Amino acid sequence: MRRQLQLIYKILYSHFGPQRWWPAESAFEVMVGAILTQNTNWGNVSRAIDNLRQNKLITPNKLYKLPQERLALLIRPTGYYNIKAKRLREFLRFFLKNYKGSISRISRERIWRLREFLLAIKGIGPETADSIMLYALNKPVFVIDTYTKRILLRHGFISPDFGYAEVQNLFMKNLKPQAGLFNEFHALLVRLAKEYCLKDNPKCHSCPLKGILRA
DNA sequence: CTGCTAGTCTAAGGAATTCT
DNA sequence: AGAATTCCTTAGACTAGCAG
Repeated sequence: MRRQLQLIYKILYSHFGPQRWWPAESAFEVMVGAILTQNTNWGNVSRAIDNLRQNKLITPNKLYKLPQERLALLIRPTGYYNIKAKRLREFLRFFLKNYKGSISRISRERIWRLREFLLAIKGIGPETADSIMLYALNKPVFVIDTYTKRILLRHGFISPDFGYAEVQNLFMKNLKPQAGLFNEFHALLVRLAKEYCLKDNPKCHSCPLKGILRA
């Protein structure tokens, strides 16, 4: 298993090269993006982030001061904007109250403790929590998403009933806990899913992972 | 019959709430 | 406890209808 995961990483990296995630100007912006990107493609999130940037609103305090309805309007391109405005505010409240909106303060929190806290916020589930930890705070936590599950399923590494934690364990028990590696690995899996491991008509014939199945 | 445009449909993508 | 439903926009694919 360990060797196979390493092999997959190696193949993907040499095929696609480094992905340079996550495109943001600050760690805080990544956090905001992680919530906005729920059930939404990045293009839409990008528009919303632009709206916030243009209004110079990407700081915890400014965003939290904004009335929910105005916030909703600004993040409209991401879809589900009313719900996301609420979720964003829930997170902001937590971040301001416990860490004064400071990245360096929240970074000092121990990993699994912080994860528990994040999961307790209404509107933050496992994927969003892990994205925040890995991509904003550089914590070695492997992010699982539908793309990752789809690839692993098709290659026989998991069955459909595997839950989030089980899939995550597969990676975390078998890889060195390095944020840089987890970051790149997940980004590469997303890239593969978007170009080859499509939902409907997967391009298995030309897929870089063709023939890689669990031994 | 070809080429355009306007309209309709579908895919993509997490978490919470509300059934059964 | 597990399954279904809710929340929404955008891009791209497809279709219908019409003008040339």
